[in-house]
This record gives sequence, C-alpha cells and structure tokens, in this order.
Amino acid sequence: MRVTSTRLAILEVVREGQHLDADDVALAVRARIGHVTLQAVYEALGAFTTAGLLRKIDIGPGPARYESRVGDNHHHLVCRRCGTVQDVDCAVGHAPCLDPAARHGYAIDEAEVTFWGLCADCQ
Amino acid sequence: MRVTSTRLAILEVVREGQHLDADDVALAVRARIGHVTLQAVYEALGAFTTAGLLRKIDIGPGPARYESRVGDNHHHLVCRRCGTVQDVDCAVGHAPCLDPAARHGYAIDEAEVTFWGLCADCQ
DNA sequence: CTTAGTGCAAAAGCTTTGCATTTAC
DNA sequence: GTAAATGCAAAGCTTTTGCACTAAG
Repeated sequence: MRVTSTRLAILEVVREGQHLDADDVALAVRARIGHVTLQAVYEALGAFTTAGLLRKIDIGPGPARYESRVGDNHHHLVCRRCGTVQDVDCAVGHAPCLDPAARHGYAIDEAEVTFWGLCADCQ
Repeated sequence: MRVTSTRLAILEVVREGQHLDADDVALAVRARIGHVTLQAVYEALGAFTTAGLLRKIDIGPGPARYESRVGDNHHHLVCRRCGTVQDVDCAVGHAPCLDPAARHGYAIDEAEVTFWGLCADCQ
C-alpha cells in the first residue's frame, strides 16, 4: 500500500472525526490539502478498511460511515431521526457478542451491535 | 390500512420466504397474483414495517430485506460473500441486547445484532 | 364519496467501474 | 519502469417522489 498525501489526510480526518461518511471525509480533506475526488476517497476508505485500519459502519439508510476504533468491541447508538451515531461500550463484558447461540456452520469474524432510538435532542 | 389482494400477497410472500428483499417480493407476488410494480411493493413493505407486522433488515451493502418475525429478540448471521442471512437466537438470554452500558440520553427502542462471516458453503 | 393504494415515469442518493494520467516505490 | 493511486465521466443499484387513476371503506 502506497503512502500518498491524499491517503494520509484521509486517515487523519477519519481519526480526528466521528463516524464520518465519504462525503464528510472528502470535504474535510479538501479543507486540509486542497483537491480530492469523492471516488479517490471511496477507494482509499475501502483500502484502509480492508487493511484493518478503519472500520466501516454500514447502517440503515444513508451513506456508510467510517471510524478508526477497530477491534475493541464497542457498539453504536443511532438516532432514527437525525442519524447521529454515538459510541457505546458493550454491556455484557468483553467480546461476548462474538458468541451467538448457534453458528449454523458460519465462520464468524465480527459482531455488530446497533441500538436504535432517539437521541436526547430529537426526543 | 386497506386490505387489497396485492398487500395480502406481499404479506404472505414475506411470511413464507426468508429475508426477502423488495425485488424478491415483487417477483414472488407476480408469480402469485400477476402484476405489481416494484414501487407498490416498497410502499406496502414500508407500511407493514411501520405497522409492526414486518421487520426491515437493512444490513451492509445491497438491498434491505424483510422478515415476519418481529419482537422476539433474534439476530442475524450474514455471509460476507454470498449475502445469505440466517436467523440465530440471542446467546445471552432474553432481550439483554436492549441494555447497553450507557444510554447517552438516547431513548432506545430496538437492538440489532449482526454477526458477519462466511457461511458453510462459502468457506 | 373520500382517501388509501397502485401504476407509471422520473429522479435522487450512494457507490462502483473504466480508462487515461500521474506518482510512489 | 512498474504497479498503485488519482481524476474524470459515466453508469449501476436501491429507494423515493409526483401525479393521475383505481378501488376499498
């Protein structure tokens, strides 16, 4: 994987932001280093996700979001109205979510827990 | 909510099928009662979901799927390769998933647990 | 008869693809 | 020099919207 100023900026922007989507990232990167196309952002985010540097959160309607916390068993609270995403730690201890009652032959590599509701502002 | 043959067919198709998307439903309904537009299917599925008769599973890439099991705290195993969805019961007892460690002011109404991996056939 | 449901067409929103050009290694 | 990364344009797929028409209550 090659190191370019575009990719460095994309990674920094995601790390400093909170659950940004591709468009958010493109805007923030442009503010930082000038020009980038949305397609390049998609390509880079995909590469980082594959490499395990970022995690893609593809929830409900609207664009997918990206975050830099990977492999730490945290979950998400999503507001049905405004779409805001809030990190939340796992209630039942560490990585228990990776253990469903039955595996049905699946080789599981990730568990995603999403809590839906209304945030404080939208209630 | 009005009862039409189209809507009855849509509901039956979803109840007899497994995690069908809007297009699957449209095809199955056409096989049963003749003509329906995809838009009418979307409208009906949305209405049923709002009414609590169906549950929408909007996971990762690809179209949203619908299922008739509602309110019974079961979760989903999704194959990253072929997209197959398998129902799975909750490992930690009943409805514990509705209790995150911190609510951050959110009024939570649903918890969705998705296990990602490869199904038996795709491994 | 009144309003929800449907058909049809068009658009919107998010993401991917193809190809030429640039650039890191 | 070679393959990866980027720009640009176009298309793809899912879903929504607008409006006229039909039919359920």
